[in-house]
Amino acid sequence: MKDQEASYQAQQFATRAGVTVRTLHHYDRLGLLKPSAYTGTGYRLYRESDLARLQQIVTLKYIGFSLQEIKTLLVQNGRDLATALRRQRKIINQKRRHLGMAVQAIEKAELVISSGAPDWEAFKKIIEVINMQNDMEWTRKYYSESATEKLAERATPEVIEQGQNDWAQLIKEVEAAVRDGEDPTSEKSRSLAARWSHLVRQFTGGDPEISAGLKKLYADQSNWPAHFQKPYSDEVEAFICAAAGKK
Amino acid sequence: MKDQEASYQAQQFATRAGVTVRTLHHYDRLGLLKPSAYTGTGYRLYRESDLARLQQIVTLKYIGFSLQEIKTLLVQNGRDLATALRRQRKIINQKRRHLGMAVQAIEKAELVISSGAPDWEAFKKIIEVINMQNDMEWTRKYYSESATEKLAERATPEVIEQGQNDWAQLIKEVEAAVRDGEDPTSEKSRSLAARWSHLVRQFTGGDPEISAGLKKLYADQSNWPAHFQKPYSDEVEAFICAAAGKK
DNA sequence: CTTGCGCCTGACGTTACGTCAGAGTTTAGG
DNA sequence: CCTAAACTCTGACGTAACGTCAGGCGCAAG
Repeated sequence: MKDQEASYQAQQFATRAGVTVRTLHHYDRLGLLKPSAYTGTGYRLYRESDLARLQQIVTLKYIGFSLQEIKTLLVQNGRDLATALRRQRKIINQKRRHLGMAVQAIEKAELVISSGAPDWEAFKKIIEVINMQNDMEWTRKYYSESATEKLAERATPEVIEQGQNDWAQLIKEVEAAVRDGEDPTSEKSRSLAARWSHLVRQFTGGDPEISAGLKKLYADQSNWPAHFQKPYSDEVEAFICAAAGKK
Repeated sequence: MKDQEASYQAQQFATRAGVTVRTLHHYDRLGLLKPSAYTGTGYRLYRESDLARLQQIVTLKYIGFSLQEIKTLLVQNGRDLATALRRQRKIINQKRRHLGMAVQAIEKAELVISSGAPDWEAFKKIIEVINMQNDMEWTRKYYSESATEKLAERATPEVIEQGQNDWAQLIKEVEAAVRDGEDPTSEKSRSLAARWSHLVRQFTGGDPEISAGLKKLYADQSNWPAHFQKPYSDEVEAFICAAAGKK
């Protein structure tokens, strides 16, 4: 007639699972984890089976699921688990990339500050570089969903920086050519144009969806936020168009 | 007599900076960014100087500072910026490691699920592995602050997994020795004990603070949460103590 | 004068609990 | 049997950084 499975009350149970009593209350109210019994006076009583469930919850939380998601996952007993995991992995990787870029930004800032220019002005330059990375965000509205995904997967901090350097270098050369009055039909000009389109292809990765998004993005220049400036002048653009033989 | 600096009202200004009007309201109320003027009817009017400040705010937010932190940073005009940046970098790296472990956990889970065992039970094993990583968290209360930092810096997912494998391997061998009734004073036993202390040193990295924390941790076994089980049996522990010549 | 767009100020919603506040319960000790 | 310590309960408000209404003006064009 006596319970043969031991039962624990709140504090004990919480400690065993590495959470707080308040957390248990919370999960109880959410219907995420109901104790297997209450005493007549309203005390919660938990047992081993509850511990298993709580550990599942903790684990899923660790993976980054919200309590809501966990609830539905547990209800359907892991039927769509694979799908959910894939989705979650992508989200986390996205966040990781973001943090990676943030760290890079901080390191650059630290470099500038330490190297003798500890003033705010020096820091402002970095702001611009960082914002260029940030701009990845708002440009997203021009890309289809799958294009955004593909872009995000390739956009590691290193790749971004490399791309920025390549572009900066090429643009500098083109500007020089423009200043020198270089003929857009010359050999050299065509070489520059070739490199230009090479960089564009490198960005799109040959993906048609990304190309389409990029085209939409550039067609809508009038709506760009002001702080995002086309990294090259109109003259440069005209020169490249001419050299590439486009109207 | 007329303003020569253009001023923008909310929507325009927000778009230029890549934020929403609501965000401007929010910053205004927080005193983080007051518009440089209001019209008689209460409309906010922003100017270029405001844009600069807003961009600073956005940048600092990108780096992960809270609005409160940003406010004080801007007030003291970047005097403690270097310190703040260093702190922030550490915090972010911590988060990155966490996310890295989460991704590893997910990948393992996906592997188990995809490899023919799409049931919940298989998933439970992974829970334990993950929780071992999670336990890094609660053990922290035994370590000094600087020890925690040092540990965190070295605790990449790869290192953790390698360590777990090494320990599992060694413990298996010791268990076999115990079963075979191996003499704790034999050559083989001493070799096992040597490997044991080698792994311990590998964990502490020779750091005295970490050693101290570890000692405290093991001295307090009675207060461990139940789900964290010593990975080896009492017999194994006794055997190793004997082989190492300790009481 | 009305229409439509833009602006304003509250005020509540979100996430996963932390932190009191006020009140009852259980238990060991005197 | 009484009491103090230790534990438990249920609200209810706080947090971070805005999003999202809702209700009410302001302003330029037709």
